[in-house]
Amino acid sequence: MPYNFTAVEKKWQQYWLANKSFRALDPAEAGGAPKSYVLDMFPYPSGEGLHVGHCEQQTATDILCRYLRMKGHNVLHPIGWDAFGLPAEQYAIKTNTHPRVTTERNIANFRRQIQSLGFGYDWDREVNTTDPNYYKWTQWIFLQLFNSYFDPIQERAMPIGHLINELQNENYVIAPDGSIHINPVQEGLDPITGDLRVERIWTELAPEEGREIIDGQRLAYQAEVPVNWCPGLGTVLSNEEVIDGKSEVGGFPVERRPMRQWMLRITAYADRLVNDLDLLQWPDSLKEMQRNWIGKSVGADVDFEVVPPGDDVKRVEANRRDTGDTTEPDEELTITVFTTRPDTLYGATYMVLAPEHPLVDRITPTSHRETIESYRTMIAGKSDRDRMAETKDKSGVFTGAHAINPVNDQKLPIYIADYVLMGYGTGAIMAVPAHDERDFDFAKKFNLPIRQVVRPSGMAVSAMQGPTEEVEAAFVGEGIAINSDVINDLPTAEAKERIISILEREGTGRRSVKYKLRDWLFSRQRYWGEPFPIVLDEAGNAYDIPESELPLKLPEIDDFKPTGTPEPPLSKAREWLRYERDGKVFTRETNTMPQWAGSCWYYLRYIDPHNDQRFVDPEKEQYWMPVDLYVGGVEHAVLHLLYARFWHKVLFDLGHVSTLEPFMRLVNQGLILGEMEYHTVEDPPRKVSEDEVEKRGENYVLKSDPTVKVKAESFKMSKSRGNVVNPDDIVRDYGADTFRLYEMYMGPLEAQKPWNTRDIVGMARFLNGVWRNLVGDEETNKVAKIEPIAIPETIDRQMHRTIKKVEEDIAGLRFNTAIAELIKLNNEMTKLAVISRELAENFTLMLAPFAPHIAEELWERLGHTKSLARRPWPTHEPAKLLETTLELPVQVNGKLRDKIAVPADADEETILTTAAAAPGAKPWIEGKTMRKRLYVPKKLVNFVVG
RNA sequence: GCCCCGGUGGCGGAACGGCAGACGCUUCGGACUUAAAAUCCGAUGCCCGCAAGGGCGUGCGGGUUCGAUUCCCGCCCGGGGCACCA
Repeated sequence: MPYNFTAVEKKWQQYWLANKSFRALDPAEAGGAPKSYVLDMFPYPSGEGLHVGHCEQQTATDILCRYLRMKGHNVLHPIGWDAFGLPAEQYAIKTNTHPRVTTERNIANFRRQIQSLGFGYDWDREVNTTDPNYYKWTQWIFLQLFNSYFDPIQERAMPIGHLINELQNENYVIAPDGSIHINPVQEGLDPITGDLRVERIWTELAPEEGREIIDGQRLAYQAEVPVNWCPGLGTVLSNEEVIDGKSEVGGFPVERRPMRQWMLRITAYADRLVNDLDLLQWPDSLKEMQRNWIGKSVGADVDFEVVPPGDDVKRVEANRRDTGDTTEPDEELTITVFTTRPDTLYGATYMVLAPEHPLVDRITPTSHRETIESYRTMIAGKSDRDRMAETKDKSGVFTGAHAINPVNDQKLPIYIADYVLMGYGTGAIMAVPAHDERDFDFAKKFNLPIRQVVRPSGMAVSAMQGPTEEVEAAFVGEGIAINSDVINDLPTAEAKERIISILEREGTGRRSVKYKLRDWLFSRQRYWGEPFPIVLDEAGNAYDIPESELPLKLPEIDDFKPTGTPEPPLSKAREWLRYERDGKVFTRETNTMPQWAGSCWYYLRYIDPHNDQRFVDPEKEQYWMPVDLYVGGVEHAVLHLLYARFWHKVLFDLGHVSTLEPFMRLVNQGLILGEMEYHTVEDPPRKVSEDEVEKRGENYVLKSDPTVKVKAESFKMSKSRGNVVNPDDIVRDYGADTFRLYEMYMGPLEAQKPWNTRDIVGMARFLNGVWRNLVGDEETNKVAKIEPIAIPETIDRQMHRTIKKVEEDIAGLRFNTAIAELIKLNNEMTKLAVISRELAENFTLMLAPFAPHIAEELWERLGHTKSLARRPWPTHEPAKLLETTLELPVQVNGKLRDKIAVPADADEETILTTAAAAPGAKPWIEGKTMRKRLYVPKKLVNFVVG
């Protein structure tokens, strides 16, 4: 080893820390320097320590940041800890250690590891989500949510006080479902047609009613919702944390039960969250995942009147009493369905309600009650998984009731079936078997009529089967409306518009948009999370605590064990629970916030981490935001990235931040898999080493017995598989610089790639070679000759090409090809007896972002006293890139036959003549007819002969 | 089932209309060494040939083009996401 990487790396790590080499400047000190905010998804400091995936992400951003600093940017590159969460709490329960203790210990280990890799973070800006000075502001943001509502007229969040004002002034009225609308009178509408009758005015409400209305509008609200309750863990779990009805951690049974929970009204932002994706430079696949998750569908709500029982089977008195039906027997009932294809309304041949639909009891005549009930019981016993597994085999039962199609007065039978979900749309559908696969399957099974109303454009009318004849399959595409009266002959898009306007005029339907996105369940029954800054009165009504009481610290308790009931651990903190205000006694909220809370806004705290007056100073926020590049794993594609965008938009609406979106450009680094594993495909499979395997044709086989096939696979790194690579080992054996180079050299940042320890040595050889070229080799007493001479022309050209290429590659995050270019230049330098000082310095500067320790050491040995961290990046001179001679390939009929060297300024005819005479090309041309002579400037020559 | 992404030597990968395989690893040969490691130099897609040279090659089949790994159409395989969302 020509150089001692351990000593060199330690020396410069200490230097950087002592000199705060990577401090980001506040706007006032920054002068005219452009700003760059480069962000890593901050790690959860687990007990396992840093893994190679963290290192890949952080090396990539570190290289970019070091480069940007050399380009004169004021760079913000911070790090922190997402430290609340279940693992620390589980560990605390098991070992009876306070989670704070393990968290602190893990953070110290992570910090040590990160510093041992030489990442240039601004350590003065470190944040920790479990620090009360941090979660004070998480709680503060929660209060902003609690004290705001989404104004449907302005389509943005506003302080709840604004709503109260507008209601008091009767500008807004309340619909029976609790939603807020502009007062039709204020709009200049006729109060009769404006339907003021069914809306309520603030002044008519009792105070208690008014409070309920207001609470029902808050962005943070309480609701009784069915949750995944896990008694074994003593907490609710998200859907993602439940597998086959058991908890992912521990495998405890999970039950669904309704519980009072805190919810955040993310659904109010669904439309903006979809639309604003267009502003972002994110991977398309990731945007697509967010779009799918939000699941926006545009269509119409259509009202179908249930046929009065007098015309059908009487709903008898006993039936109505048992089911709690308070309507008069002849009162009209309406089923509202949602459809994205209102143009197929004429093709509806039956209707389906979700089994849980509240109208089911009210429409079902006594004669059918028993079958309906037994079907519902059967459904209730099935898990969600079973329900999903039977996609093709539809089940359902007839309710005995009918409804009237508003467009043609047809009487449609009403079914209940589990393929219709209560949780989406209105929980009811009109079924159009001719144009929906699910309806088609159901209609086939229950022998229901199929009526075609859309003709594929391009298909002749005569080619269509008759409306009620046997149809092979549903046609779900767009086409031309047929058998549809008023919309006949219209293409699908126009037919939709036309039918919606007719429905709206008749009052039997309206344009409607639905989303799959549900409100965010925001509370957990855990100890190790942010306490809510909320107190509850005896009735369970929530009140915020004053800002002056923040942070509301977690109480000290020594028993973190689940209570075995939905009562969270904080309920054991007797003293802490009691809260008194104005002589009234309240109880503190004992749920805590989920782990996502702290990570929803940490990028803002980095900007101003020590501010105790505000969560971020507005001037600094405007300077640094938005984040220019955000790098992290794809596992956060929907949850963290959706939640953070939502919080950011609320903060934007309330005037606390200046940008619509937090993260302009985002890159997902690919997963690093474990080393390739080989096993035979015989029974039973046997693990073999790489050396025993060779490739024969398509397959890998055993060298010793080529009849035995071998399979090569790489797996995700995991403790159980024993293929985890510990960065500490690699740093100890090869050094941080080599490790960084290796991780970047493996392949494109975004690609998934397998780890291969064998390959690391290539990067170690590269750095040793650099050292030998620029310093020498103590073992062989070789001293490098660096002298202030001019750079020889060929290597000068290559140097300028390298400067250009490395610069472009870093900006495009193509670190693997940038490193290849540096290796090439170093290989050339190896051949030189004397190296020009200018070349040595430029090379060192270019190497610095990738291998900063060795670069700093070389820089110092080249006679510099100050760190190169802010030294200007070398510039390439375009004039130096120009070749004096061109080497051109000569093709005949597209096949390479020879190469020629011509002066760069030679004219086309000279080049073509020279090429035709080239010894490799000539025999292929002679005696043939020249059909075409092609010269692609500076690229190649191609002769077409025949 | 639907939607994305990918398939290039023994391996990781490069080129993304213009010399396929940059660069690294591996393997082989050579130098240094008593020897080994380390290091350095050379070779390393496959086939035919002593060689010069020639042929074949970017998952498969077609197409566009003077020219296709690259663009278009149809398949096959692998990875990821969604999954009765009306």
